[in-house]
Amino acid sequence: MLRRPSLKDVAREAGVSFQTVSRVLNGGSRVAESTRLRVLAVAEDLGYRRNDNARALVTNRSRTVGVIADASPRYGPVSTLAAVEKAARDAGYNAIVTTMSNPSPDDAIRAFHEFSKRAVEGIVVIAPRMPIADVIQAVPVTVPVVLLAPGETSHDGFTVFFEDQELGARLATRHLVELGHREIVHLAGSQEWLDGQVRLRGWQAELTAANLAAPAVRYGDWSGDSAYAIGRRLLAEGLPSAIFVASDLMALGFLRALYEAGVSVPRDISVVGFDDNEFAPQTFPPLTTVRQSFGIVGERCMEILLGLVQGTPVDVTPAVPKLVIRDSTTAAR
Amino acid sequence: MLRRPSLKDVAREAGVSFQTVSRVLNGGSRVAESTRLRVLAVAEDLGYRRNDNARALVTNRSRTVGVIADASPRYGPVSTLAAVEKAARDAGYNAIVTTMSNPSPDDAIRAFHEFSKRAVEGIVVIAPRMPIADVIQAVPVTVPVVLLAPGETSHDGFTVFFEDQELGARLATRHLVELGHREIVHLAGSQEWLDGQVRLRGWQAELTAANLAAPAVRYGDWSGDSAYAIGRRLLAEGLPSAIFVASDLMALGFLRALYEAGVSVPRDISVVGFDDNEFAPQTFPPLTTVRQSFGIVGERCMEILLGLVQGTPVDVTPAVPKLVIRDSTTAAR
DNA sequence: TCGGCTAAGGCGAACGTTCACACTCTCGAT
DNA sequence: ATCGAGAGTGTGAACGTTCGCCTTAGCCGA
Repeated sequence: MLRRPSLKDVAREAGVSFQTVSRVLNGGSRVAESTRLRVLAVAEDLGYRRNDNARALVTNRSRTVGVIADASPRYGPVSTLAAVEKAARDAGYNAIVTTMSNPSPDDAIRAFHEFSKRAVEGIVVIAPRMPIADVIQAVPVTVPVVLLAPGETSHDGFTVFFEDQELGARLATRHLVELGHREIVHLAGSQEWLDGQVRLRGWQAELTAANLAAPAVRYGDWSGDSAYAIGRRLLAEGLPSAIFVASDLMALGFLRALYEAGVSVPRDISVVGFDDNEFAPQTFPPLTTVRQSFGIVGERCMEILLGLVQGTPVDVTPAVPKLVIRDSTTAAR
Repeated sequence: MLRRPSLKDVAREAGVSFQTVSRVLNGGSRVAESTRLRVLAVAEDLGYRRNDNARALVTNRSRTVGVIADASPRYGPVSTLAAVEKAARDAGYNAIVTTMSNPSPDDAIRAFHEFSKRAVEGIVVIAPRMPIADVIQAVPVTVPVVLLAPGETSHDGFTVFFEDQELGARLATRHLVELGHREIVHLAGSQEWLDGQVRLRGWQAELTAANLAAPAVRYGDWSGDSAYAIGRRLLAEGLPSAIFVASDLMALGFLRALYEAGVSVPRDISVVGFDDNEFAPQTFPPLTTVRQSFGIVGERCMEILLGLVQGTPVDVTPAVPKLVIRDSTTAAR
């Protein structure tokens, strides 16, 4: 295996010392223009590329961030991941990504250790599930950590940032209230996920604000099948006039139960989802839902992290989701 | 900022040379048990963690792979990414991930350069879109590259591996043929994506094998809306008895057009999708579709890459997708 | 003539590892 | 007693950078 050219190789070829090459390639301070050009030409010619590992060793700055993502293929987390990576790249950082298939403390600790060995300068945790905050607290970590976890609060060890899903849930519920619905059921997501808890809370809060009683919560587990089953049960028990479902996928499963029974949406019942998945406009009828701005979340997340790295003040006010009104909701009869 | 403890710190604390510490932490060959334990205790105590960058520098092995992923949030690529990362991790590698929002040559070259600076030992490119192979060929690259791109062929510079989506398309089509359908339309995905081309090809091939004429292809762009529009057109022109849609999302859009028109599936028309997205079981009726085994693809992809790194022979026969029969297909009248 | 300034570039050390050796014991065998 | 083997441990160099400091040459002014 051929060794890649190093500074010294370039230096030899250009007839200068390797420090001069370093100078040319970095700041370029105090180098004769002719030398500069020659060095650059040689570097280009040899296909020289800096060894970032060596650089990290001596500068003690790896220009690397670690990202821990939930391996669940749910739409939201995945989009966030892509956005975070892009933001990191734009800031001149590389992202080392690792996934947690189930959010076990061990997995998280393993990830932190690995990142530590790579000398990352900061860590982003995309952790929509339960008790990640406690875990992080348990690992002594020496770099800034940004936790993307709805409803958590910042601690000494880490900064929390999130999209205001509680607000999202309130927007969804408010929309139904404003359409005149009085009985608004919530089909909740798994309460092991923070998203699930927060969306439930938002629904409750908005009902309270509207002086409406909260019907019994139906608990699903994010799966379409769980929502389908609940749909069947509700059909048997009698449908409410409106329902706020904690995710689009669950909404779809719920709709399936309705189709089967010949119930018409939104004539017989109004349905609101959450996520604005790619398929939400394609359901029948197209689904009214809540859109999170993952791109913005990713960007701001990196902004916050780099702010922490550089010690500049950061703004962690939550990102704001938006209600997307399509055809699955209508005024109460 | 406090420096992290190094081998030397541990050595000093344990009263041995840093060399001995290194031995303990690596192979552990020929170290007195008492020393071993003492060193381990001290290391644990100090929270020592190896600096992988320094290690990479001297061993010339970074234990790092680079992954280039298409930033499109399509289900398939995303699942593949997660699987690749997990396989890399299991093999003791870290994954540096970067995404390409649009598969421009510049983006790819940038990614290769960045990886080169990080001294990755291998690169995985998850590139379902068009001409990535040419791009890679243009960049002089010194490490093994595995290209996850259906229908490409291996070159000097890189090894191609993929799931046999053409076979998948044939399975889907064959299923319809076996149900007695004679007029099987294909609603194709964007032909700028290799997946789109390959699925189209599989449909054609199977029709030919069955001695059936191929009706005019309808071209969509992966979006549900494009499929919806095509659905409306087909409704106007007269529906075929069966249709093979190039993706589940498009199938959903197509179904929407049918619902609107009051057409019943599968009674009036059989529909097969592709991908087995998470929502496929939740459509109404649940969608017959083709499932790709992303997990296996990811694993084998890493296997191949590491095989190339270590110079052991690799098996690149394509992974095999599976037909998942649900309720959107039935025998021809 | 000399001192001093500046621009250009070289020298050596350091970062935290691993690797190839070399050294020092303690045995048991000769 | 001497030798050799092997277990246990230390030494020095190297990896490719950056950084602080030093050297050299050229120039200007006194």
